[in-house]
Amino acid sequence: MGRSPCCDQPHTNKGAWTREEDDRLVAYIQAHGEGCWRSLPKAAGLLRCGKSCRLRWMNYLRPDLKRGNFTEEEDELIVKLHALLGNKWSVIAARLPGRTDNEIKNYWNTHIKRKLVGQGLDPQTHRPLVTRKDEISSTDEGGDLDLDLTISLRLPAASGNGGANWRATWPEVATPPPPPGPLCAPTICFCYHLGFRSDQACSCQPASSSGHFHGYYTGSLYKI
DNA sequence: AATCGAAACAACCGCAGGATC
DNA sequence: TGATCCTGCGGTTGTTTCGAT
Repeated sequence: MGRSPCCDQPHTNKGAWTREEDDRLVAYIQAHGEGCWRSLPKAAGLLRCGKSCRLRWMNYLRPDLKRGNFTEEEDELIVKLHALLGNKWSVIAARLPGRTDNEIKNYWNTHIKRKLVGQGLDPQTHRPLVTRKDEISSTDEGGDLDLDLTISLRLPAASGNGGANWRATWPEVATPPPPPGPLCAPTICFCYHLGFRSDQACSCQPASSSGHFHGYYTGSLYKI
């Protein structure tokens, strides 16, 4: 594409931000708002690339950031969301007010990962860690347990079902293809599993007389 | 007090994808 | 329609802090 790397400009500062740079960035954004990161450094009188300014603002200077240790509830929520979404840190961060994707990613790598390993769980798959020996004996016995967590997204119904704002809430979610067929397995409400009350995050309902449930997560409909 | 290793955190880099021309 | 611009994301690295020795 021939894009010019924004951070290779001469006379561009790198590394830790100074107090003065922070002040300049905050003052500029308070006066003009976020947006157009490319031109912001020059306009704000900063010798930084736009990318660096954005990162600094998003991860450190934003006034709505919650500093300090993660609570036990946040900890559990991150684990559950990671089990569902994988390394989608920005999506996970969107569910934790005041936390940034970078912060959660760091926290995951330094704390939670180790914690899960300590509990005998694979931090990527959230399945129990198995030794080579276990794996072989399990296969030999034909005990092929597949615990793959597969999530498919479906558009909520045109009205009701709590899905009216799903696009606004989950803009990063692409419009899923139409479902291949009727639900084929009993499903559970994932929101409930995450600890949300129904009025907080979902309005799950039985999808059909078959008793299957669609899980709404803040408006998005999951077949679980 | 000095040194070293581990942990924690901030920042950078490369890439993908949407927007625009 | 393709080229380019710009933003945002996830992985990774560099630096700082902290505790043990």
